[in-house]
Amino acid sequence: MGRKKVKHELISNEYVRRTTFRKRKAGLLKKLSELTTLCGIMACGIIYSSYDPQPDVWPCPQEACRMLERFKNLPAKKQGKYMMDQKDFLDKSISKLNGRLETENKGNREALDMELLLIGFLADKKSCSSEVLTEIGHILDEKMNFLTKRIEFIKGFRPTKLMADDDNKKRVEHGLEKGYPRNYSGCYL
Amino acid sequence: MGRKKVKHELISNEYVRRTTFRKRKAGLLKKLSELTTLCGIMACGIIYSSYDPQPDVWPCPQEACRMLERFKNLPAKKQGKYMMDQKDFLDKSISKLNGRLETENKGNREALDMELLLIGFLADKKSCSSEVLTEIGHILDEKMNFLTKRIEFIKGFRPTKLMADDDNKKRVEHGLEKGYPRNYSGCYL
DNA sequence: GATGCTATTCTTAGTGG
DNA sequence: ACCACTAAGAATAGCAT
Repeated sequence: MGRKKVKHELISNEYVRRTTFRKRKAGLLKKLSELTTLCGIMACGIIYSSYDPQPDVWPCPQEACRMLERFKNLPAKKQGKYMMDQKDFLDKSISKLNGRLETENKGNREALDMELLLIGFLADKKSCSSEVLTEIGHILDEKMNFLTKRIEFIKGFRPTKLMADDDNKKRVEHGLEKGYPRNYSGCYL
Repeated sequence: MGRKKVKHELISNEYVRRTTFRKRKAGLLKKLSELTTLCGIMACGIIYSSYDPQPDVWPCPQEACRMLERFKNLPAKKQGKYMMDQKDFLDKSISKLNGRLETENKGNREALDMELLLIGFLADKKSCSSEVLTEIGHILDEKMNFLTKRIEFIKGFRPTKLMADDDNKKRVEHGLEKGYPRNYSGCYL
């Protein structure tokens, strides 16, 4: 939309690219604002750039976090439909840059998955049915089961001498490696 | 952009609102795609709606999650500029929690982030009815009391003398205290 | 409900200060 | 490197199907 049509590719000229970024970012955020207001829906956006050390987060970090975590709690298969589009986005350099971050935080993120699932349900207006409450109960039951095992494990853990060799074996036996990181304490709530 | 100018407010007619949502959502995602490609930057967007149980996540869940995590890892101070448009209730809670975020270690920050999420939810009056909240609260209370007591019991049961050197080292090795405060009772709710 | 069609408004590429 | 401007190009509101 301008004097000339632009190709859908990286703008080579650096200055033009920067200028375009500022203009279009503003336009995008405006569109986001309009969409949410006009249609009464929730949405968020995060825009990173090398021009600004801070990303633009709309509407605010808290809301963005809530929305993203809520999405993460959907069953994996229901997320499948989104994984096909935008292959070009999986740019190599970007993946590399994020690789380290990914590794660093994987453990803690997984640790929070169950809790976040609960939060997600709580935050979902449509989820406040008896059906969902039952499901929340199940989640908590799972947490309890895990914790119980964990507690038993800690009990057996106390004799420190015995741990060196059979450590991994025990961990597996008690389910510590099944979907939970090492430092998962079992309960944040 | 259309036959008529539209006000920046909720569209009253339900059908029109739904139609507008579909159209504008498509436009927004296109703009997002263009912005990232043209300017060589990273961005993500999540759009929730009551029309679709699944949100639209662009470009894909993995990238969106990476970006959110990356943002969350920024120092709390650098996130400050986005927190202005919050309500009074949120302001107090969040600033309070952010104060703790700055001083506590990383593992604790994860737990506090959950508090942020929870408070955000609790502040959202639209989320659930009071009846539902009460019911959920009862469930949580019951389960968590049990767990907390159980955990405290185990803690007290542990012979502290033996832990001074070797055991403590082992504990760290096996992640039992990694990232979590010593007096962490397992329940921030 | 979705899809196609334009008239109309909106966005922004290019330009000059 | 940032405005202001403006015309070319895009998005879309209201209808028709």
